[in-house]
Amino acid sequence: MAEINRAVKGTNDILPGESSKWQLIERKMLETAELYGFEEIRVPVFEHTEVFLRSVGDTTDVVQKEMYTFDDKGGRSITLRPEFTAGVIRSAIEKGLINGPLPVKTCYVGGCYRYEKPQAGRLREFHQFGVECIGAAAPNADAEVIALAKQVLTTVGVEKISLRINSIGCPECRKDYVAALKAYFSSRRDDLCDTCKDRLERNPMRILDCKSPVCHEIAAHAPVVTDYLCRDCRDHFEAVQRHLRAAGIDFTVDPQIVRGLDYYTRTVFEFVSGDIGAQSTVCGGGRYDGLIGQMGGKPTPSLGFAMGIERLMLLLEAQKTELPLSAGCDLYLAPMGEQALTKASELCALLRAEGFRVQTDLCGRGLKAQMKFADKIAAKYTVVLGDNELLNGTVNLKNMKTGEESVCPIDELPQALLNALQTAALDALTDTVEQAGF
RNA sequence: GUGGAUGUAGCUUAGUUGGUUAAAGCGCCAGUUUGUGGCACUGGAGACCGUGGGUUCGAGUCCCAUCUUCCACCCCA
Repeated sequence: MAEINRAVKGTNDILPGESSKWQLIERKMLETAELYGFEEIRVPVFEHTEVFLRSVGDTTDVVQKEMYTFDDKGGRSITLRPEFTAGVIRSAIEKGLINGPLPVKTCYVGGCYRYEKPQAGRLREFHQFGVECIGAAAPNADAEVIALAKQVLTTVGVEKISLRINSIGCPECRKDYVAALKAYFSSRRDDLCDTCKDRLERNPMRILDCKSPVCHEIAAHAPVVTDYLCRDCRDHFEAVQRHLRAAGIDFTVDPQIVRGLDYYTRTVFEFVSGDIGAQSTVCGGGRYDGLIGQMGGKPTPSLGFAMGIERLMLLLEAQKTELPLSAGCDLYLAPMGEQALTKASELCALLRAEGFRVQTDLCGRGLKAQMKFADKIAAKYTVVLGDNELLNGTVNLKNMKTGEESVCPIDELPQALLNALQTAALDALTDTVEQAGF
């Protein structure tokens, strides 16, 4: 197929039939975040490349080989955001949010861009929902952010998901741990895979994450981070767990979790599902106490998480969670003839101004075809508008589910439609109540 | 970036050892006497068989390349 009508590799269209699902889910996410006091922030899709180098870390895979970077016409090096935290923090520093009342609680939804090889649950343009809690050092902040992630997942309809947490310590205690790790892995250096030999020098903690069976086996017996935490970090981690239990949140401590972005400190966590293939992490996050200082702001302990919306959709699909398919239509107006068509325009304008979802014929179809169409778009009611109706000044309001029709004067159509919709909604409600066996 | 699989109408697929105008179901459009959908019946539109080369008298069918999608590695949401 010609390039002109082919989407770019790794990108996806969200079509009219499915966009309502996205709207619903995004709305629920934002509403849930609101319960915890998080307010939406909207940051640019692109930033100066430096923003990501300094935050995500220039040794990470994300910046080393996955960024969409280009020079703009002014010679600036620009990068499409591979994640949100960097941009949100840049904004918080630049706009002085970190100088205002803390914590700043903010959340976001939008597209991210990474040049990766596409796979199930991994796209080049993908969407994230996430939150940042800026300027909160206390351990109950960690628990609150995790609780929010969990609540978002459940309100959106996720049934089976597990939470794993870990602490990777502060720069101080991590020094000791990394030294111990290096010593351990060096002793088994020859058995490690090639990439892990590399990692041994640059970032030995990542070896813990390696999926190769041999490395995995070696890592299983490696020194455990949590044994190397300093007093403060250990107290913090224990307090986080205490608060999670108090909030009734199940979790397992997994010392193997290491996040791939450099800015994390202390608490890291992920929500993982076994039902969506290899890309199983639906939500990941943690604390980044050093990041704001690193980016030139006043040192401000903070944390957050990000959720992959496509992966969430995959999960809901795997669970067969039902979501609304389309916007819906309250009334379909079927005009016959020129005069009726004009009258239909008048009525549509009137009804839509009242807030009804109204559609009419735009294709010049015959009556039968119009009724078929009304059925296809699942219109709740239809009204035929022909010479008779124009003459009498009355129409038949037809309930498409029951087939019942009721006469009403054209002038009273808005009121009649409102009544009909209300009784229909009430009937539907009693039906479900009866089915539920009450 | 590495490995494996895939690619025929909008969708799901059939297409025998390469042989004349590439099938079907669903969907779409239009009809089946008077102005009414869901069922049934009839008809119609719609595919340069992913793309580009090659082998051959002849290729959807064989070979090569390339792209896409999918699966795993890797990485991460």
